[in-house]
Amino acid sequence: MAIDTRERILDVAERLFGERGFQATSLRDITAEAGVNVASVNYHFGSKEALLAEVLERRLEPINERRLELLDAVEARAGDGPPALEAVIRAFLSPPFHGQRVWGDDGQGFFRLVGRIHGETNEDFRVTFVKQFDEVFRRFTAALHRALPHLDDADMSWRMLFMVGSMAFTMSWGPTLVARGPAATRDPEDVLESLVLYAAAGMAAPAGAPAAVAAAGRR
Amino acid sequence: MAIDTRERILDVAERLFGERGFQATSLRDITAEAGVNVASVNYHFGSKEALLAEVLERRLEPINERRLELLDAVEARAGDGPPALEAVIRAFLSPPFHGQRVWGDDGQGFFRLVGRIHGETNEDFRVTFVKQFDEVFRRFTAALHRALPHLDDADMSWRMLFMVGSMAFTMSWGPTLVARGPAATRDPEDVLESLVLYAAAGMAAPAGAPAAVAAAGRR
DNA sequence: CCGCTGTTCATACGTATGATTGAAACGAGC
DNA sequence: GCTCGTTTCAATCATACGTATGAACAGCGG
Repeated sequence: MAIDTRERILDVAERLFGERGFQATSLRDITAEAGVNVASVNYHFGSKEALLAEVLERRLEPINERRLELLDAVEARAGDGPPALEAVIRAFLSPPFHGQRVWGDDGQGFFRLVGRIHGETNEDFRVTFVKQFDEVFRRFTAALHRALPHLDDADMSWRMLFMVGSMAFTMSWGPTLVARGPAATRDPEDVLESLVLYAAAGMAAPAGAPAAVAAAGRR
Repeated sequence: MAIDTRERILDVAERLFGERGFQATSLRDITAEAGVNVASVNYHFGSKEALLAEVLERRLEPINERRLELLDAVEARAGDGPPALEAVIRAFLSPPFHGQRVWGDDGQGFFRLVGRIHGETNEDFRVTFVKQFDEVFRRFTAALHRALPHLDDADMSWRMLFMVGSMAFTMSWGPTLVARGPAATRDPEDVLESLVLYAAAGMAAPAGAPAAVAAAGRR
């Protein structure tokens, strides 16, 4: 019956992990919904954790690849000068948003999962998970340093954490926010642009002791 | 033996929930470490979920109370004019950071838990959880609207989500970041200030289609 | 010293979990 | 149409979980 059991499992797992979380989703939930046998998960993936790793990698790899491509382009365009801040940030933030059709509804399994993943799983898993981002973080840190020479290492680390936090949280709670009222409904592209704007402004904020920050942007 | 079983359970639960997550922590883990009987959780709290609710409420209530106090002060100072953006944001972000001694080490149980909570637990719980913030969100949304009249409702909703995301993510991953290298080590107060600066700049970013954002802030 | 009340205890219950097994079904290549 | 490696299946395993139960215990007013 199954066209491809492996793929079916991955698809359902992605959605259920995203909807209910990793721990709260049993292999039986997944296999039942996928119409396959319980044993097939362990046959194809080895363990539940390995399944999660595969679910993540399947999406994350092309995303991180795309991030680096976009960053390459931005840096090439910049030549020897500092790259454009907003462009660098967009290169980082936009890939996960693509392929994302509409907020609310379904189809956002992976989207929510990424938001969740930071909170679940044990420390060991987090370590392996972070490894996937090593190169991406290195490259983007360097690029941001060139774009924002007034930030020291500590500032940069924290601000990148802030940025990733906004992104992850948006992925996780965006659907909930959208569902709560039509006031916030937006096209994913708009949300992305909003996030890019926000992050760029935050990144570019003056460093060190908070003096008066410009009260409000105009326009 | 127990000085106060209830309190001991709450303390241990807070730490373990924060370290391992809610689902991954069994009542037996908690009661064993607290040196009490398994049954005492159900006796004192009724269920595991109710225990989590109590753990959260114990810290959240004073935090949200403090947020409103601080906001009152900021608004009083502003009189009829718009409140100072940075002050409003600090009123929102600072309370959870207080009582937080140092990054890394332990003692950050609740801190990490708050970061995690958004990913775990089922939808029902999330609803009850969000309820605790109703008034806080209403008040702060209104204040931010006055401080940033150029933002419409949708922009404001998303940007607040971004801000909360940075905060939650910082709580959850801050300790990990600090542990990874001394480069980012910082006093919690410094991290808070950094976050306030970042959020204020992001909030104040121009609305709508992203034109060129100021390339870099000066020091 | 009783009996009451609030608490703690050891222990058990029923269920659900991730994993494993060994046999059956499948399918491409000869 | 037989063969053999791959995949699927029902059934089973040991374990861990949240919760429930009823007995023991401690403190205390009477």
